[in-house]
Formats: sequence, C-alpha cells, structure tokens
Amino acid sequence: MPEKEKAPATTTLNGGGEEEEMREGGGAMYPPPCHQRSKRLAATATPPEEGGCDLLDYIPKSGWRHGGRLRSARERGTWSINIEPCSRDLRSASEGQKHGSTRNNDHWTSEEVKELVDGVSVYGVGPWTKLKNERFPISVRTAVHLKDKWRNLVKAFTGNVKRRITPRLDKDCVEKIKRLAADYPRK
DNA sequence: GTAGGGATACTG
DNA sequence: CAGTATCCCTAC
Repeated sequence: MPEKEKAPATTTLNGGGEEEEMREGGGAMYPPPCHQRSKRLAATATPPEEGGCDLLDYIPKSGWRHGGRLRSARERGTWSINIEPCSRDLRSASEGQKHGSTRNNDHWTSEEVKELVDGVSVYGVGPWTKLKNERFPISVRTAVHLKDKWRNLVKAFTGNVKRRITPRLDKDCVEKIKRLAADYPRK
C-alpha cells in the first residue's frame, strides 16, 4: 500500500476542551489515521445515557481493574457500549476514514466476556455475526471483534502467559473458556 | 462472512 | 522494557 493518511495536525475539531496530547515521545513513529487510540475519548464524548438497554446497564458498573485500583470506564472516559459516534469519530468519517465508530472502547469488561463466552457455548465458534446480533445488538463490538476477543481469550487461558491483563473473570467463566477452546480447536 | 496476520497501545 | 490486549487490513 502506498501510505497511510497522515493525521492532520489540526485535530481541533472538538471544541469540547480536552485535547488529546500525543505521546509520540518515542513510541509510535507513524501517526495513526484515526484519533490517537491511546487517548480514547475525552470526557466530552457522548455519555452513555441509559437508553434502556441491558448492555448499557452493566458496562459502567463493571470497571477495569488496574493494579488493584478499579478504574471504571467512566473514569477513563471510555465506554464499552456506544450508541452513536462521537465528534471525533465524525472527524475521521469526514476524512474518508471508516475508523472511529467502533473505537470507543478499550478493554473488555468481565460482563462482556461472560456474554461472549456464553454465546459461544450456545452458537459455537464461527457464527460471529449471529452471536453479535443476538448478544451484542447495539454494542460497538463487531463480529470481527468478537472473533478477535475469543482468540485472545483462548490464547490467554490455554497458553502460558507471563502477564495476564484481564478483568475479574468468574472461575466458571474461565472453565467454560477452556472447555470451549478444547471443544473447538483452531481450524 | 470468517480466519489469520500485523501494527499499535497499554499494563505489569 | 517485555509481554499482552485490542484494533485494522488482507486473504480465503
């Protein structure tokens, strides 16, 4: 491929106020096409108001544990469930980039993982689209994301990982993952 | 639509 | 700093 579109320095389209500061201190040598993924959405992003959905209910509660400190998605300004694109996403869209719409999440919550595992136990490994429509209808998680996450889970619980960066998962959930991983070997 | 690979960001 | 998790792209 020729090259990626350089992220324009004029990222000031969100008059919200909080500007994401680039951390190019010595890591990314190439500017991401979309907004800095590491920077996530600022607090000015679309707050997940209770739209009356089950998924929206548990996300804020289930936080992401970081070194024993509970860092809720809200604290970090990230929402696992996004019902509409934020201003930053619109920017990317205007640039012709399709990114952004699904870039409102960070790590999966234990509830999401549980839902995924439960779905896999019912539909099996493969029909991610069906699983998405049944269990994550309004979630930003796409079928591809579900697939990727499942792969990560299998890799994390079947292999020998030195460092495990995973939310609190129920023992039953972990067992189910292993069971399903063994039942559905990588094709 | 699904599977696999690669790149980037984050955590410990 | 090394390893892990997530996301995007390409091929089947």
